[in-house]
Amino acid sequence: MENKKIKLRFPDGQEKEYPAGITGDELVKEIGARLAKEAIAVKINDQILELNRPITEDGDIRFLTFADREGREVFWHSSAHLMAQAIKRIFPRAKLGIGPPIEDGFYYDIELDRPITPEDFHRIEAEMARIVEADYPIVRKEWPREKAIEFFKNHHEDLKIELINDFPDEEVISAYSQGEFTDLCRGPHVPSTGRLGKHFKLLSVAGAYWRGDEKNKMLQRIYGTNYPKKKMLEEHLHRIEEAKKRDHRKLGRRLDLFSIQESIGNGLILWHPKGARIRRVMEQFWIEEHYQHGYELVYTPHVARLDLWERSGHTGFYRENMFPPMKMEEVEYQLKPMNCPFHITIYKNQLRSYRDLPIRLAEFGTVYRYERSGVLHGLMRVRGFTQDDAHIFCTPEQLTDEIVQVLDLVLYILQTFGFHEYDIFLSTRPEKFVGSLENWEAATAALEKALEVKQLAYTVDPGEGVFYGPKIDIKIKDVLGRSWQCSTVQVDFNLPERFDMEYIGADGKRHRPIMVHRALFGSLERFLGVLIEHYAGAFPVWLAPVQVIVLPITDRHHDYAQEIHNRLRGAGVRVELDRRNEKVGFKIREAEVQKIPYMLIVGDKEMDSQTVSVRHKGEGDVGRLKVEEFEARILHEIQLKK
RNA sequence: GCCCACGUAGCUCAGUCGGUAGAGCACAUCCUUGGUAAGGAUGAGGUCACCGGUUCAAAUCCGGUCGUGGGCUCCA
Repeated sequence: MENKKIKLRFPDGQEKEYPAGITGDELVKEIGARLAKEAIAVKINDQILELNRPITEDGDIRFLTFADREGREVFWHSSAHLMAQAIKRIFPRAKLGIGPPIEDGFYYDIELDRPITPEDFHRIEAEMARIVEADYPIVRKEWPREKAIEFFKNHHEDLKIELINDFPDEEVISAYSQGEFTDLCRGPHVPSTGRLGKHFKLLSVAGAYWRGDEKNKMLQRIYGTNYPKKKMLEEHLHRIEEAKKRDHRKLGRRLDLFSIQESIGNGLILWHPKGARIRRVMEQFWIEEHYQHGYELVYTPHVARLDLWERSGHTGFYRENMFPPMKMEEVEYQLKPMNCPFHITIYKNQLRSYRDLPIRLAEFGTVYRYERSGVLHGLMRVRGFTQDDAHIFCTPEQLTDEIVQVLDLVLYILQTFGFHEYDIFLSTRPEKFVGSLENWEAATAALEKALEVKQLAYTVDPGEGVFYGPKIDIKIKDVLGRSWQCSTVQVDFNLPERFDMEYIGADGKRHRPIMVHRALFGSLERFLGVLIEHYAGAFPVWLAPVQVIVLPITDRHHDYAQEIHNRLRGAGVRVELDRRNEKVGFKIREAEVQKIPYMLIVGDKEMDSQTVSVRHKGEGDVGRLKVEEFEARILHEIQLKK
């Protein structure tokens, strides 16, 4: 073994020979001090190893740092252990669940007879700092199952034993020790606790079901994060602050866009005039585009007889999401959770020919769904919301092309609203499904084909489709890089079947159409919520609820200000006039706080020259313009949807 | 629904050990007519979320209900 050599290939293509059993640490030190300092783990072929583990095989080698996603995962995973060790020191009774890395940090689930509160965080953090200071080596152990079980039994780690018992027989059981602390873990980890540095912070504590199952007991999940550099931690905390500042619930109140009130009911939205303005602009734009793209708009009621929902299958598979039915004159009615049965019924109202297809029916359909109280969240998750819903009924041959057209429309609309980055998912057949395998395959192929035609990169989400068909979900990314599920395109061959939908084909025979459900905004409530956070409430001119505010300097300028106001309003601009008895500085401040894009200041000079002094939000004074010049300028911006 | 925390004026928040409430902003009235992010004075505004309990006495302690927040599960 000692004389054996291994051949390693580095990312730059260089190959070198080393004695077998050399550790990552030894190797990286040869490469350079800087990389040695930053290295977190080493990746050989597809396996990630600790830096102190001997390397025994040939292959591609790469050192992982915090810049690599996998490197961060190791770093945060070790940080979770660090926190667990500190918690065990302070609360020896605590039992450990699992503690994985997540998107930007880590958590650990623990069972403890006393709630952990944010006040405990400082104590835990201080203990973590001591453990880092001690720089314990992190040592991997591989144990036979019995030994592992015995060890965790002795340490009263019942949850760990439960995990071990569920491991497949052939699984190698490994544990990692640092100082007095040992945790069941697959690894890998950083070589010692000192490598984790001191730029960590515990962020929050929340309940979480053991193994994610609500039938199990609830554990306490403590979230934290850790960065190799102080500046990175600060940036992360700053991002959290920034997100708080953009919170649509706060901005919604401050800008008087909407409210949710106890007296109305939770999860139900009141759109105030300014929020309604934005929503109306969205709707008008959407309606125009849909007529342009061959859709027909319809209106359908908010309730329907329960029978309809029985036929559609909703009372079976969707009941737990529906409001309870109500009875009137011996007939039961149901508040609608979806719009599809109505659109189908319109389709079925006459015999359709293949020549009529595709038929595209669209509607702002307001639906009501029962959501458990704990999941409600501002505009993002509500009980009554309006979908920009449409159903396309087409022949199998038309399917791909219809989906391509939907994708075109989705991307165009999202881009218009300022979203240029997306994550696209193709969700395939779930375990519980209806319909034939051929149908599923054909539908999935049509979705794939459409994505190929559009050259869109996507991720397959296996088994995440709806029970009636596969779907494409488009998640938009906002300015802070957070992603939001809005648009969805779903193929459905279940409902056409259930409703016995037909069209007469060229062969004179009856055929079954395919149905596509699609929503671009998804829900107007959620989309507007995302929009508020994306723009931090400072909407572009075309969307701003108030586009212009006229600010007269004294009373004697009121008539002139009124004239400008009337003129702009006549031209279709959303304009307000601030006639209050306040200094102009005060009025400007208020307009800035309200995030109004344009302020027109009018005093003697403007009155004499028939001009306005234009101040743009954020930019400050941009000089004087003739009234007609300003009007042309803002109308142009609105037209360009800027 | 579950775990934890929270609920005081329209908004943001003080309120110590249990002794029936306070600020700033907003609002109203008056003064001020001021040129690019807060002029001044005065005033009004509260069943301390709701229901019950303990107590001579509850915003404060206890229980329940409703709501909100952070999560879990689920989702547009």
